Amino acid sequence: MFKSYTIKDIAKALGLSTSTVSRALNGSYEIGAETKKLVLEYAEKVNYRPNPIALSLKEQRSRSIGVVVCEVANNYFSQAINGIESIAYSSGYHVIITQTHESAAREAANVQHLLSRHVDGLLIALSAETTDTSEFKFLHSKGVPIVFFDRIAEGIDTHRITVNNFKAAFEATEQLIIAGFSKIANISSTPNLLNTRERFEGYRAALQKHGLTLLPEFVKYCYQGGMVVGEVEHALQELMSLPEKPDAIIATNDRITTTCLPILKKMGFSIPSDVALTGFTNSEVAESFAPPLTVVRQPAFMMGQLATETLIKAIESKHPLYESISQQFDTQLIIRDSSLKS
Amino acid sequence: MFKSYTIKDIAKALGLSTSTVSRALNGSYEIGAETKKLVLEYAEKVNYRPNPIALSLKEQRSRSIGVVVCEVANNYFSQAINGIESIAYSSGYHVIITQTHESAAREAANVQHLLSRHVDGLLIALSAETTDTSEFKFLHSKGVPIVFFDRIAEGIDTHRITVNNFKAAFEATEQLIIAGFSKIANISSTPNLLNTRERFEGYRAALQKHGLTLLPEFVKYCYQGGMVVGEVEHALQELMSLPEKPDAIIATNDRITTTCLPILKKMGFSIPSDVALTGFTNSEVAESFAPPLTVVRQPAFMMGQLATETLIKAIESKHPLYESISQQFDTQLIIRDSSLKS
DNA sequence: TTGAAAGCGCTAACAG
DNA sequence: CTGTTAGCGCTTTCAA
Repeated sequence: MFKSYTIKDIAKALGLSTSTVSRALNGSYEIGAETKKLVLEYAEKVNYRPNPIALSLKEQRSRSIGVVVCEVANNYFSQAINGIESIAYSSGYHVIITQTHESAAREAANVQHLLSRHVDGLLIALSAETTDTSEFKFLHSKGVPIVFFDRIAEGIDTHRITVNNFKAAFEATEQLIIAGFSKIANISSTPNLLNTRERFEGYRAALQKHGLTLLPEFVKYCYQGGMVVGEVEHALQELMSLPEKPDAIIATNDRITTTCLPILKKMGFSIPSDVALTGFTNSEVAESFAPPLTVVRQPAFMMGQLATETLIKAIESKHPLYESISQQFDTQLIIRDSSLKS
Repeated sequence: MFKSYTIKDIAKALGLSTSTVSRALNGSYEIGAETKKLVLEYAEKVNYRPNPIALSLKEQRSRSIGVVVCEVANNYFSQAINGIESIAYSSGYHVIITQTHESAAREAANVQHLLSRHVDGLLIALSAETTDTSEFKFLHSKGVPIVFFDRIAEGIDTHRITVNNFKAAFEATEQLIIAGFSKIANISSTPNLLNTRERFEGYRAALQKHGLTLLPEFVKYCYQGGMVVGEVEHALQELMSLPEKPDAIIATNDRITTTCLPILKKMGFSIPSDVALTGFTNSEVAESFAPPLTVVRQPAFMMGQLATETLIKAIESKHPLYESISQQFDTQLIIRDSSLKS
């Protein structure tokens, strides 16, 4: 298919050597102005594009970055990828996206795949199933540039882009309390993930500040991060068949939040009169829900951008960046009817 | 960073030539069982991975496919990408995703970028702004494998994966009519896109079948595909300030549909009593809307899968596939409150 | 200022 | 059965 011009073609056409053409194209100083102009004009004419594969082989870099997320079809991640793509593109990098579907095995395979593709760096949000991060530790120690975002690998001193999860959950929980709810349940992704635990701590702290006791039966985990609807359904069933039902629920991840609402309604509860609901989600349409949903929104696009900037900086610095960059964004709590006493 | 083992390393370590190692690794028949075992074991031990960049250079193919869509953060496309990724991954291809943000210039740049990256084929859903498809025609004539999905380039005999847009819009419109609405407006993406026009024709045909006249002032286009909220807002404002307002609206693309609902509510209209709403969207949460939204849903995941299978088949067939494959899926009309007389 | 040659990792035609 | 060699496209010493 579609053979493009090579340096050799140009050299032949112009009766020069490939090295001369190469130098002309790269604006080397050791080149005659005459020759240079000749080459550039011809290259322009035939629409010459250097072969990035050959360049990669030569330079031992691929100008591509690998992205590992659970799913693209997720409000948070699709927005983050949008940010990643915007920066990568304008910096001349390609983005190779892989999905784990929350499987640790798939994650490991993806990382291997990307590495074997010689990506120059990795942008990772851990899968829900991941507990063993030794491979990442190993790669990091070998100097592979890695930036974690949203879902961080603990115990590794890498760059990390996150939000203030504690504060986010604290504020959301406190808002429920202030609105008059006192029996607040927490439904989360797996506690494997640091962000789940941090959000849980925020929840706990808000209860404590307001003198509410944390009931263990009010804390539910979805070990597959809400990818499987049945998991969320099960958690909600348990919660809502308690002798002492919660009067409010806080859901701490995107997928879980958007599935909680229809399930609760299907179970016959009305929101917020039977049970209030607040959730972490980047859904653009939470306002259109019945009832309009109170959400914790993360600056996904900016997080994707910053993660990528950080990664590219790490890739392009000749000397590995020994100090890791950690950047924490604030979230936005958007209060709507679902978390207000009706 | 992270130097991996090469064939040369293995050859040196084992005192063989690189070609012998290569043959052993590739299971060539002309190789001693002894040597082969030796090489394979050693390769296994040091976790040898062939360098795909070198392979690409050699084979003149990159084992990657380029995807061009308007935005990842779009229900339909993120689901389609999910399907694309699933097939590509299991066939050993990488997926490089680019976004046009509905700009024709950006689209052209992306295609160039992907081509210069020597992707083996292209999966494309046109941008809303695209009118000139001569570049695609050119590429196609040069034998570049291309599959269009959802948003097709007309006048090029390429593979295309679509839905039956006419039927989808016809059914959705007819449902509104049967439900008792008679002043039905149509709000679409740009008529540049074939699918917009086909959906419009379905709308028109349904009106005609039921003896309703099509009012030109009831047909609105969003030339940026609904990416800009103001555009949708403007269309709705014009529609709803007509002396004779529509009593129902059909929105024929994902982005437009999900923005119509909050805008209409903000304008003070209640749905469906003031105006009914039906829309094309793959949103997972349309059921949770207030009111639950009637939608036309496309089999996005399957479309992504089939588009990718088709593309890979085209890439891997030695002789170009002269007959183009066109596959048309049916959509699903999910009727909810938003399109029923209250 | 330009050219020849080597090398990035790999495969394959050609010898032996 | 195995080794030598050339070449994919490009950059970069080293010579001239």
